[in-house]
Amino acid sequence: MRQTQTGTTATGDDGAPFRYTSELASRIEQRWQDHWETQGTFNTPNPEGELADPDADVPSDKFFLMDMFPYPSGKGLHVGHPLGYIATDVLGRFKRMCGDNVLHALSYDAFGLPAEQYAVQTGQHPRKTTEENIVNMRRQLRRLGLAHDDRRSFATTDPGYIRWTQWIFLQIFDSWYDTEADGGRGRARPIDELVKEFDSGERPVPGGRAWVELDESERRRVVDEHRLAYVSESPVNWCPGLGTVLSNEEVTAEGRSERGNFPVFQRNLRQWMMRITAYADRLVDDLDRIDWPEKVRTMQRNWIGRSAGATVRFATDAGDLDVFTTRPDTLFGATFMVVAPEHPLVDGLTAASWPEETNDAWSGGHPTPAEAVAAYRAQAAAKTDVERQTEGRDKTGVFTGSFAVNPVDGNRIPVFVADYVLMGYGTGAIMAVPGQDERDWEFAERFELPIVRTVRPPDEFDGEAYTGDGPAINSSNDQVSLDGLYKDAAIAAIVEWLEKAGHGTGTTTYRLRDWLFSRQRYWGEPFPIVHDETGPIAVPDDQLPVLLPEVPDYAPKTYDADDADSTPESPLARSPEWAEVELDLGDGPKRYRRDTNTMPNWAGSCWYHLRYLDPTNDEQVVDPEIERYWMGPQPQRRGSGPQDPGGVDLYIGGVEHAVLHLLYARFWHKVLFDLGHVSSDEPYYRLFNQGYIQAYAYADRRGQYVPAEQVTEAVTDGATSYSYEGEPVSREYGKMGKSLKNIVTPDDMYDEFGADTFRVYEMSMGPLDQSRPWETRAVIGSHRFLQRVWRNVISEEAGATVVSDEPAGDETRRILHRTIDAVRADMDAMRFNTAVARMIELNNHLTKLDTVPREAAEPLVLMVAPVAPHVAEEMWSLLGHDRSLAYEPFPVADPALLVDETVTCVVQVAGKVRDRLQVPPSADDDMLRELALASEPVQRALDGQGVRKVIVRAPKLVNVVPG
RNA sequence: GCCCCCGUAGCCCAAUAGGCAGAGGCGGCGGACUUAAAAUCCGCACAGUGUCGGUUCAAAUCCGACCGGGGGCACCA
Repeated sequence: MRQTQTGTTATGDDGAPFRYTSELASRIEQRWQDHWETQGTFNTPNPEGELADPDADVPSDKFFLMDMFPYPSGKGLHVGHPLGYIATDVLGRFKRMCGDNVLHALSYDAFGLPAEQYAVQTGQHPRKTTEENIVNMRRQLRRLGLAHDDRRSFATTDPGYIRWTQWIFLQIFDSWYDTEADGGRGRARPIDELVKEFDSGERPVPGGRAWVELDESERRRVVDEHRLAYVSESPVNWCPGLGTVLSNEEVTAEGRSERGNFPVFQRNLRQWMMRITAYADRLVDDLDRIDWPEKVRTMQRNWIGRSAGATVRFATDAGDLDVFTTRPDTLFGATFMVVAPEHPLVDGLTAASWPEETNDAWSGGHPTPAEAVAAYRAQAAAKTDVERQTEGRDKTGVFTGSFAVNPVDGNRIPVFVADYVLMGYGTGAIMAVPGQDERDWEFAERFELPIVRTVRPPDEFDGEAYTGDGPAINSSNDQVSLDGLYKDAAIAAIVEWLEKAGHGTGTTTYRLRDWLFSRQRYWGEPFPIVHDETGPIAVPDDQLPVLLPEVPDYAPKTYDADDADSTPESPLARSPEWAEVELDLGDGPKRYRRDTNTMPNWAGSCWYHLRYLDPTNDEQVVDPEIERYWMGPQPQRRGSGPQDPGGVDLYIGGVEHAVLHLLYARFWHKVLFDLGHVSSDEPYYRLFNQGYIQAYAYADRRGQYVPAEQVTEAVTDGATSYSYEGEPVSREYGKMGKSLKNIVTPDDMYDEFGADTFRVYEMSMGPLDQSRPWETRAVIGSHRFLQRVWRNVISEEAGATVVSDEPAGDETRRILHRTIDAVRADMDAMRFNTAVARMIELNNHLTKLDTVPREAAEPLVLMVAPVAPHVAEEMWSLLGHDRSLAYEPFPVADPALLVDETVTCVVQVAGKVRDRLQVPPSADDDMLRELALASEPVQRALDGQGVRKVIVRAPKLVNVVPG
């Protein structure tokens, strides 16, 4: 045994050689970790294929459990990181003991900016640093004792994985979205089928010409426009500080990059896009079929931003002006129109001179509309989107000098230019209905425009614009009357009229835009695409994966963060011998140019759930039989009904990926579902967001952070103060980080207490979905608990079991079974904090006994096992069992022992407790009423007052109401 | 500005379905053990549930307003 020098749990030389100290814990833990690994204890059988168990069928009950996988960051882990991994491990171990076939593994999201940036900092190849980081992270996590099937662990950077990421990309590239399929819901179909439909004439060729008349490159251009992955020249988010373009989801509301917080500019560039907008409806609708936190579903709904309404056409002298509105029922209240400063029709609308009606507010004091509009546009252009939003909401704008005709009543209404209308949403033009829209009301007041109410507000309404529902008023013409109709009926009526009269159509718009998929970075999956003079061509399947070239400099070309006019440059283009290839794609060897973009790091995380299922398959992305077993719909088991979309049984991770990873992954999965590669049409059936472990940090007078673990706390007159080396410091609450000098690592915890203690502590800190502060000094409580369990079962002197084989006493037995009952329910509901509390309670009871009966010790050990698996295995083994307890059935409570012989009945007078009675559980109302009224303390409390009423809730409560 | 979540002992947190405010842990205090300390063990104290009002026989729990903390959305037509 090693000698210890320091540590709060050091063992003295004087006896107790088998006390559960951090040293003993470490030895037990590492031994069991080796045992599990060599025995393959947590290897999970597949129903077939390479990972099937040839000697046994798979259990029909299965549980597929996933963590959001980590970036192998070079910074290492702090104690906050493993929280979710411990929780999933505890649940997985519990489910396994309940008989489920549990699939649980952990892989690494190893491409992407963090890995690359770390590599750039250290001046080494990203592959090298990434691999080193993975090794280190695996070591730190192995020491936690996670029950993972290591055969199923991979990194997104593995060539065997890249091969399938690229294959899925090509599936998307080789697909189009048939909006008419499946009764109008739409479905992705292979692009070949589109070509056949063009060829046969079944589907008209865009442009009106026949398919046979098109030459090869014309045909390719037509087809390319239908692909779900396509190249387009369009305004994109260019981030010079990162040297790459970004997707909308990676840009914050402030117009900066989510990673690195660099400025982002709109530039027209040729980039790869994914047609996620084709799936907008299904991505919204299917949120109702999955078990996700409402918060995340709301965030996705907001992001997709579906709104139903109508497009209405207004005639102007400059041509038709289309607007989108969600309230076509208020069309009779449209008293003016507004177009965005960037709207293409602005020039045409700008009149030669001011019409008679113009006042100073409308003209802004300019002599002509042209000058007024030019000045306003210049002013608007000088402002960034952020400034437009942050500079208050005072409505500004200017009259164009033109009028439009309201199609419902023929009224001439003025057209304004104003920046409160955004070019990027709807059509960039609105009909303004001040009576029913707050923004329009403000504008109307400012510019002295008429306001007509077309929805009758309630009598008590005293506000300005009324946006609620109510009967329509002032809304009729010769052909249609909405008057008296409420919103939904009025919308239906007016849309019908608009469509019949040719003035508009019912329309749905979305905020969601197509996903910008290419990046100009080195450390990502190359596109399996080559280009010729016409466009992109897929690299043949047998040539996958396309691996990264070695380049002289893999760092991205970055620019001054504010250099909006710079242009992205792909590091892969620096390797001409890689980028230029000769291939025979069917028409003889030809020279092609490889695509030099890389995929965003989201690509790898879009499908990793599938790789866990069938990690060694190099024939198929996943064996359909295996996918159906683990992820297929299972309405009976979940009780979720015929709408069950299938998917991972439980997926735990932070809420920060609510609209990035989780939206992208759903999209990819749906494409694979449409193409028939998977049987589930959602990837993650149940999602759970764990909270964060945060920490206090302390700063001295100069604002410098001081080492948090050396800060002392003093309470004087009820006020708490903190000091470091005698000097007062101030406390802040937030993240754990090196610069804040408040990092605590799992390794610190392993050394000081052992992994089991660390696990117990993290699980007992509070509910899993809540964020909470780390407190190292409180960890000792969890250590004491395990130490007491150990002492109840094992002799600290002899290291052998001390349990007795005598039957347990009645009280012990009742407490045991109540505990089992509660712990099972808590585990099932992931209330690990209360589960641990119940086990502590039971253990504290056992401590008071002269000897601990085996009848209680063994269930306790089994219940502790999911949370503290190593020490539980050790005790189980010392109790005389020669097999791991990993598959031992979780204890089941005997219902007979859950019923108490007597219960305490509380007797209240006017709601205040006055007496407690011991009664049989079967006591009825009459009996309890009599007992209560006969109670001496009750009579004293009544003090001669009469009894108005007696409320009895048998058998636990009687409330006597005096009066 | 709008929407969502959360406020319970000094601290982290419990409290089935409205029914005794306390399960568990940290810290504190007292004691045992020790030459002493640490560790360990035994015991004890501490809040009336952010504030105000309402519903109810009864409210931490339901309703309303406000205060404080966290998060999301933000001129989306």
